[in-house]
Amino acid sequence: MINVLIADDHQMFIDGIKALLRDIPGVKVVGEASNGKEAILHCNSTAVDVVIMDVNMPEMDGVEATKELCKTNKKIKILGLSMHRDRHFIADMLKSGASGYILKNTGKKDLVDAIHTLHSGEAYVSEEVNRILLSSFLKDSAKYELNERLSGRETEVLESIAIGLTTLEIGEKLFISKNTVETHRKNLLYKLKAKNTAELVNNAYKRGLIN
Amino acid sequence: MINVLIADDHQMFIDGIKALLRDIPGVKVVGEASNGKEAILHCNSTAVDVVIMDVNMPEMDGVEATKELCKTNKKIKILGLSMHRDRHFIADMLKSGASGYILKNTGKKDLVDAIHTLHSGEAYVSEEVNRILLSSFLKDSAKYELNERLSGRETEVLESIAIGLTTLEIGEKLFISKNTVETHRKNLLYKLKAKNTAELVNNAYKRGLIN
DNA sequence: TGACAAATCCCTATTTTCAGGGATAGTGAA
DNA sequence: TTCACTATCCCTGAAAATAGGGATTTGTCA
Repeated sequence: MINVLIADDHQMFIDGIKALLRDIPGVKVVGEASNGKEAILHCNSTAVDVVIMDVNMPEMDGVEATKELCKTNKKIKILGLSMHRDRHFIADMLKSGASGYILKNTGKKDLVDAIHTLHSGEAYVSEEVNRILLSSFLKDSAKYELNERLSGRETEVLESIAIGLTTLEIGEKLFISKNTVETHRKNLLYKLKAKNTAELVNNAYKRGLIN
Repeated sequence: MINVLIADDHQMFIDGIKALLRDIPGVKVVGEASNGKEAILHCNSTAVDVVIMDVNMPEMDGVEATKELCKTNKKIKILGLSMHRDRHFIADMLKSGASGYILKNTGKKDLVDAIHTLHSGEAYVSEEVNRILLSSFLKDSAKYELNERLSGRETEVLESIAIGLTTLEIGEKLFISKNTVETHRKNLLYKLKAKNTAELVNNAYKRGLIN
């Protein structure tokens, strides 16, 4: 029997998946969580084999929760799950220790396959995820991948930009000079491949850097 | 027997809801659709009593599909569904002819209640949706409601802004002068209560005006 | 028909962003 | 001990956005 935990911030999705998995012999949903913290708590108190982990969640997101779980509990397998076909989500989850990844636009069969494959010790990604990863590797390698990740300060600046603060205001807020903010801005534009502020915020959303 | 059609662009969500409703006596899922157009086609060829309609879908969204369905088929009841607790979605769907609305963060019970209530001819909104509508009515009335809704042209401009086009480029793209785009921009800033472009894109995302 | 909303166009002046250079100091890894 | 990365600071000039006015046309709906 494979014990499964579902972590997603939409109760209806959890209820749906629970109903869906009830028909699958050998699979049992033993718990649910609406954010990363709850998922970790559950895994520490209950025996869980596979966690179906949504990437975007409040409180603590799927990436952080995956890191934490893989550190403390080596046996638990984590299956990443998201709506967006963004390679950064996928890469982050897999690098954090997830053994599989599927998209919400794939169907029941993929989910069931993934659970079984993960439990057998192998990795699983759905076809479309595989294509995304492949084209990502062909385009630019790990070197760039690291470059694209934002530093803590850059994230702070990005969030400030999104709520409508100007460069000067951000400088005042973060106790740094206008010039420094400008540099961060330039680096953000470069890293998120944006031409201007509008595209920057747009791309940040698409990559899940802002909620 | 209540014949239900599910329209959502995430197959896994559809599969989940299908599994969930299989246990409910008197309810039968007779079809599924991944966008508004498919939903309409289905309703024209199959006998459908209740449509579970996601608001955000590609091709044709839930609001448009609802308008269309209510025009051609008066007997079909539509249950709006979305992730975001944004009153504009709710208002749009209900004004377009939907008889109910629930959020994806509510559970199985609400969904089943809603289907039964709608089929009996009554309207249904989940508790949280009710709160949102109430506080919306208390704050500002229908007058403002209309003002805040974007016109078709404004939506086009908004989308162009989000992909990083400048005012001049948008003008060229839409075959209108720079000045006109500037006016649309101003109105967008006012309607979405944003101070600048960054906040504009941010707020547009929060309201689900961009995907 | 007359009010109203939407879509179009125009202007000036100020503020902000963007592109393009450049520089220093600390930290941690190879 | 370099090398890479982060964070900080600086400058200029051009481009773009924003605030503040104003105006006309078209279509809809009461």
